[in-house]
Amino acid sequence: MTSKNGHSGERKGYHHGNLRQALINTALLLISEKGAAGFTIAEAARAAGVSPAAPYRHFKDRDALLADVAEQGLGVFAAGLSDAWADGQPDPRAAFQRMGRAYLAFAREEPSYFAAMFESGLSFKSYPALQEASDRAFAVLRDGCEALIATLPAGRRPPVMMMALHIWSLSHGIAALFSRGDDTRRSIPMEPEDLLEAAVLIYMDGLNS
Amino acid sequence: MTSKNGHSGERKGYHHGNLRQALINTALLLISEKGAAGFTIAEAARAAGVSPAAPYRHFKDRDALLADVAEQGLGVFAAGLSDAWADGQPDPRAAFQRMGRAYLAFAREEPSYFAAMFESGLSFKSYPALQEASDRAFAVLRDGCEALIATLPAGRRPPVMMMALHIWSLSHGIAALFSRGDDTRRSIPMEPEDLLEAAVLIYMDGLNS
DNA sequence: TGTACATCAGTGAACGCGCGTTCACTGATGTAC
DNA sequence: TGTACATCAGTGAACGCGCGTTCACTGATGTAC
Repeated sequence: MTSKNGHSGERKGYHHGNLRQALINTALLLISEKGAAGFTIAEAARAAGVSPAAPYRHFKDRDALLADVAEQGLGVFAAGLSDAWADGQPDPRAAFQRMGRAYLAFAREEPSYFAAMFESGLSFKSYPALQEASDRAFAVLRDGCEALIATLPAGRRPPVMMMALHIWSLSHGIAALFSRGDDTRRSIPMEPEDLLEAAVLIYMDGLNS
Repeated sequence: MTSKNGHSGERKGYHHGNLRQALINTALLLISEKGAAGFTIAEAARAAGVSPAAPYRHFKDRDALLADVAEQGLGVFAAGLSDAWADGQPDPRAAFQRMGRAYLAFAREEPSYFAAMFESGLSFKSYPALQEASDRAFAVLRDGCEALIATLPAGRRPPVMMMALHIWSLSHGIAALFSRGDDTRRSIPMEPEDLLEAAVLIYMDGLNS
């Protein structure tokens, strides 16, 4: 688990200093150990070295904490995609491929975030901030598609939204089925990255034909 | 929830008659009401009108029950795909499209099965029967791809495994993100079925170019 | 610079609750003869 | 056809446990003057 701050476990005194983030980090650990289902506020509090009542200063309930984990995960995810895209340098196709790899890398390296974001059963209606964070991540992918489409001959440009949803679905399917970094990954006789790259190449050829 | 047998709730006397299946049906209901996380053996027993100890005659623990739900779901899923494929009649392309729609329909109409199968965190290592059931479902899709590939000109035939994994990933991504029949579905400005069909057409064009 | 005060972010004890699981048991069913 | 017996599939009471949540509280921190 990557540590986002320097004091996950330490206590300085009566006040924790950064309990909110420490609880989120602890939740990630617990999720990676026993799945999103087997995570409780009480255990998170214990692991953070704090009384069972303390988390309620920061989160309304278990789902609210989980939603914050998911929201933060979506932020990390969007940043990862954005870094990989790197403004489309040196050229949109190379950058686009990097972004695809970043999607799969996220599922592999941050399975707890991934589960909280996509498989925890939190609804967008109850947590609108999740919807917004999800939209921001999608926008990165969408912008990449837009730049890539601009390189196509004028008569062969698909609607941006359609292409973005296609690429998202494809990446997400591969990530969720074959690239996730936990025990529920299905094994296949090739690298997920190669599988995705081949699919995108074929898809782009299809647009061009 | 579709009722697979005629006596989900009824009791005939001291012996239930079909408690095993009744518990599975109850689990599906509970999952659809509160997500895969919020399902307990005790509540399933209560809903089935049976003492809390009774389920232990049929299932080792909660995960074993959930694994049976997932396994049965994979069977229903495979049958749905197989029915839609219908031996490739009247022609492979039409049949293949039906199969894609069947994938999305399953996610929409059986969200509890879907969650148990793909998002419950059960590992294939612990439940090898799940792996086998999953393989059987995949084989249906794979056979469809094989028949479709046979209609392509000799020089343009992709490896079956690769194409099957591409189609699976694409279908699964769309199903999981946009077609699932619960609150965690993301809304998009088009029908998931149309999105999938367009993607497959573009992909097939890409193979042919 | 010091002091009073408000606010923040914890404590720790307590509670009710439902879950998982075990136990000796018992009613119902099937079968050998 | 009847009877004895084995087995199956339930009961229901009990237990220990950990969770969620509340409560009055208190130590630490920030700020107005």
